[in-house]
Amino acid sequence: MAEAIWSVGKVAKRCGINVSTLHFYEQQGLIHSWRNAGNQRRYKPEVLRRISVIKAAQKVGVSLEEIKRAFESLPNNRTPTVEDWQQLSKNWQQMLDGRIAYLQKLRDNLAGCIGCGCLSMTSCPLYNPDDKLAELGSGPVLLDRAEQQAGVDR
Amino acid sequence: MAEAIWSVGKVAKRCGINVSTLHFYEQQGLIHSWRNAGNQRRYKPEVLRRISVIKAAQKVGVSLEEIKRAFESLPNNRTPTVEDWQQLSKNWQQMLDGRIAYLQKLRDNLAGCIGCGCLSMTSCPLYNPDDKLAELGSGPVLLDRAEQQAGVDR
DNA sequence: ATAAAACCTCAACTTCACTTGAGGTAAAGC
DNA sequence: GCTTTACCTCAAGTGAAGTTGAGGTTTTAT
Repeated sequence: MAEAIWSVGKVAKRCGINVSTLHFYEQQGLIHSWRNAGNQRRYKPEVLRRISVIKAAQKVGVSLEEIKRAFESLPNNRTPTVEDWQQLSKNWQQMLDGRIAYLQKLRDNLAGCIGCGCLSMTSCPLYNPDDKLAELGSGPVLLDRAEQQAGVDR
Repeated sequence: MAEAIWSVGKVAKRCGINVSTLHFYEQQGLIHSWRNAGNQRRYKPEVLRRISVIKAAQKVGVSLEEIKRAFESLPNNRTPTVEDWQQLSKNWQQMLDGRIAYLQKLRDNLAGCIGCGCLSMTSCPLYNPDDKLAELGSGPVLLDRAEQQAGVDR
């Protein structure tokens, strides 16, 4: 059966990250721990889910700052419930949909623009930042902003 | 008609970046210029395409180092031809396809995993980095590597 | 009981991708 | 012709996301 209490080393090994990274994440307020009698960190299994989410988010270009804000919707006085994580998941999906749409447009643009060889300064959308590429928004989208843009009901 | 020779300021304004960024990119070997009689930088219109590609690549999490390597397939003794850009574009599309697939799996995973509320340490793919999520590769994919993985013919 | 492994703090260092500033030259506009 | 704007170099600074190291304590294994 899965243990109910974890040490830094165990968490680090399980997640494939350094102990120092766990210290760093804690210092940044992304994860939480309590201390045992000998001042060593102890974690609830919940921390593994948080770290999984952090790593997944980073892969799609979300900053720790934004992840932290997303986590602020989670309760810090009690262990997050299924509903808590579902709400976070829902917000994330909107963001991911946006990112996917961006990449698809970018891919098509490359095919149709670089690939076409037009190299026309006046009509090529790659040359003109206010055209197709620009209207997709500027890169890694804030969770909050993605939410706002989609007009999410709370 | 479009000008054939550009100054730093014009390029910067056109691309929506700082002059200092152009200096930096040049220092990093991402773009090239020649100097006029008064030692000021002059650019071919080609530089706009390079910068567009740099910005697009960064949005999807590609580092300058990787972009530089991708650019190394472009000729530096002559202005890149349509074919040169097409080759680069082809490599990119493979990379983008990979990124898109990653995001789609991540989205579905969030729906089916965080959303489901299973919170099971032993069966949840989010908790187990060697499962579904991990097999997607580790984040921003090298252009070269994306190529290799896809078994691109040269 | 003791040695090895794991943990602690705190400060400093690293890499990436730029930005800022000082001190000076060149080009453009009136 | 002069002044404003644009440009030059070089060095140092910034912020994000950690990593490394020193010096010391706690836990675990034998």
